[in-house]
Amino acid sequence: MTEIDLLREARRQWEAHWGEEPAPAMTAITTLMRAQQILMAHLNELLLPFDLTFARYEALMLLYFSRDGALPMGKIGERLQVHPTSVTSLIDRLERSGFVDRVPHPTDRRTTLAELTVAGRNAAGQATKLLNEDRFGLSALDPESQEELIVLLDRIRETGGDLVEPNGGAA
Amino acid sequence: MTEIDLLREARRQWEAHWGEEPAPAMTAITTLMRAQQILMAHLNELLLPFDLTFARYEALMLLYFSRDGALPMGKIGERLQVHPTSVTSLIDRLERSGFVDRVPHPTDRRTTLAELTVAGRNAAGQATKLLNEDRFGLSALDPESQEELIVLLDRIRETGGDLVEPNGGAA
DNA sequence: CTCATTTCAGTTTGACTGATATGC
DNA sequence: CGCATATCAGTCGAACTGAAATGA
Repeated sequence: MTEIDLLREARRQWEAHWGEEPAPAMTAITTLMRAQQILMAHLNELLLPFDLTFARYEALMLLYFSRDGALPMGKIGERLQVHPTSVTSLIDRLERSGFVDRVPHPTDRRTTLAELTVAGRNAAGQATKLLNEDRFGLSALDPESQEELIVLLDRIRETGGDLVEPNGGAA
Repeated sequence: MTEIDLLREARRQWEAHWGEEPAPAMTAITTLMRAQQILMAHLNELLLPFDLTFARYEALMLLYFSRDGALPMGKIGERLQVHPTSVTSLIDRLERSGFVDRVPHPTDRRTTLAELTVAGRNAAGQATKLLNEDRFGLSALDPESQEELIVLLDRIRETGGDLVEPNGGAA
């Protein structure tokens, strides 16, 4: 019973009240917010049976891809670009699910490692299989469109200093 | 001192461990999340001097565009697609800033209207002027690219049932 | 000593559930 | 009566700040 597209409706309001100029940008922003929200909700729903959220899934896969299935807390924060205290609660939660253990670093006694358990490795594999079957919620976009989307979004990321210059950035 | 693009790095990991298939989708997702995060942070920073967040700015503009500068709480929730209790706290916050008043509905005594104050109307205008000068944080994208982005993101929104069929949807 | 690493305590914000008061 | 509207109380997760404990 969705009657009309609320974002198109809003765009018409912007054009009527503020002219053509800001409407595309404002529409792009609200569309981006909404798409992110829908996609995130979809992925979280898929991951629910595994007792995972997408954020925890990302951390799990980071460990999954690491050489020893273990990484220092700080390293996880760097890679995922999240605050140290967020890593603590993220790993707390994964530990509670039995997917990781905290183990001391062999040489540096300051740092603690988050180490994948067998259950964690299994969950990572099964969750990825499920997400892949669902094409990660992006079945509406063929791979080529996904690449186009990445290119466009990368330009926004550039604004935030997330990217080096494509050609010869400051090393 | 950003050394490399962490998302490209992650993509290589996906390709190395899971093959070509999931990598574009997973990259598109993380790029979407990150772009949203950067954009939101940027806009919130711009709006900080006005004691606004982007969410509150959206609500403010909704009232700004309405005929009488006033809307029922429920209507605001519908348009913004947020939960009723979120509207309560959103309007609480705008009221605290002096940008809206709660006034009783003239005929339906169940509903309360959020009504723009003079200060609210001024803030809406000035904030929009500022955002517009900043091209809403999207100066990295020309208007044409913004339209392309909207088209791609709309396909994701479709998945969430956010859109009617472009051609003759169920009326 | 400084600096790095992690955790803790507490704040803020958003999105939710369930219950409630009020009035159509 | 059933239903709509808004609010309240409480939960949960994420993201932060400031401070602390430990150790390189």
